[in-house]
Amino acid sequence: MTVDLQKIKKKLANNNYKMTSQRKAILEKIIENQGSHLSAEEIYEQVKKDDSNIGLATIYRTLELLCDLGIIHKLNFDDKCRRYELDKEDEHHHHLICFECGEITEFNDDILEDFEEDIKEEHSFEVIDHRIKFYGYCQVCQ
Amino acid sequence: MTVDLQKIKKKLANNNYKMTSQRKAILEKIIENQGSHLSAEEIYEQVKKDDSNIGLATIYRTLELLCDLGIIHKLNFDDKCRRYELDKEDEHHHHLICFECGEITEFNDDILEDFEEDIKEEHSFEVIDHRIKFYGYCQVCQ
DNA sequence: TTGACAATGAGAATCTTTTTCGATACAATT
DNA sequence: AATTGTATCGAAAAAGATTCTCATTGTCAA
Ligand SMILES: [Mn+2]
Ligand SMILES: [Mn+2]
Ligand SMILES: [Zn+2]
Ligand SMILES: [Zn+2]
Repeated sequence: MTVDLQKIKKKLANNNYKMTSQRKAILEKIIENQGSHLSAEEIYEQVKKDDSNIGLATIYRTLELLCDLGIIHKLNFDDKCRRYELDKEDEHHHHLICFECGEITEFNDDILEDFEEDIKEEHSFEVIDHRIKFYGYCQVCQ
Repeated sequence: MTVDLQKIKKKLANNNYKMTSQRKAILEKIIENQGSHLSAEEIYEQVKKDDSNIGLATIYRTLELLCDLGIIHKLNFDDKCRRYELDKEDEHHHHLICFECGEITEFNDDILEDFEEDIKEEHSFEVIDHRIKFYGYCQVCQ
């Protein structure tokens, strides 16, 4: 896998944060479940299996921290809750969301890489990043 | 403007819903504020000016209904709340979101129109619609 | 070892959205 | 005109996710 804990530990240290056992446990679960877009509650359930003592507040705090450091991203799938996924530095991926079953499929592509330039010129807006969601029907549901 | 209440009234009627005074008031405010992406609470404040009796639950119920009928769309700007905007049948628009000041700029384009075909072929996913958010810095903030 | 400070767990608080329920509006039928 | 059935409404309660508070614990350098 492209992500490793050691590198993340350094990033934490660079910003004066420690790799505590709770943070490590949370990260491990996120890495283990790459592609699943877990919610805070779901991560909580996962981590509790190993450390039944961990508090939900710690999950939220850690996720917030990891977002700030750009280690993970906060996502929104028109769900009731926010979901999280690892930042995969090199590759840019987007989501296909099925109207029927809700299944979320990932796909890699930098379709809009060039387009970001145009926006700069036409709207004087400096694009740093973008998110695309495609809605429709998955193979099973169409 | 491209939207008119008469047409919406018909759409409601076709689905066995009535154009009540509350629904009309809500729609009027949404139309008046096109481009503003109002939240339920904000719409509530607006409508209350004319009808101080209206309940917040009615706002939510109506917004839900209008979403179901495709008259409006539910949006999410990583805010604490959901926001709404009119569906402008013909034109497809996207959003530029400033990291610094939070300003949201709209722009029209069907960049991905062609791309949707490719997705069908490569992922067997039938795309019906898509949403793009560009993040970066607006003219003022860069 | 001690002191300073970061990090944690528990639970309270907050805030948005949904649900419930009795009251009302309104159109169709007697 | 009175009656009935149903959609809609407002108020208030409930739900659910996230954030905040605070007392306690862990870490680490001096
Ligand atoms: Mn993903
Ligand atoms: Mn818009
Ligand atoms: Zn599906
Ligand atoms: Zn700005």
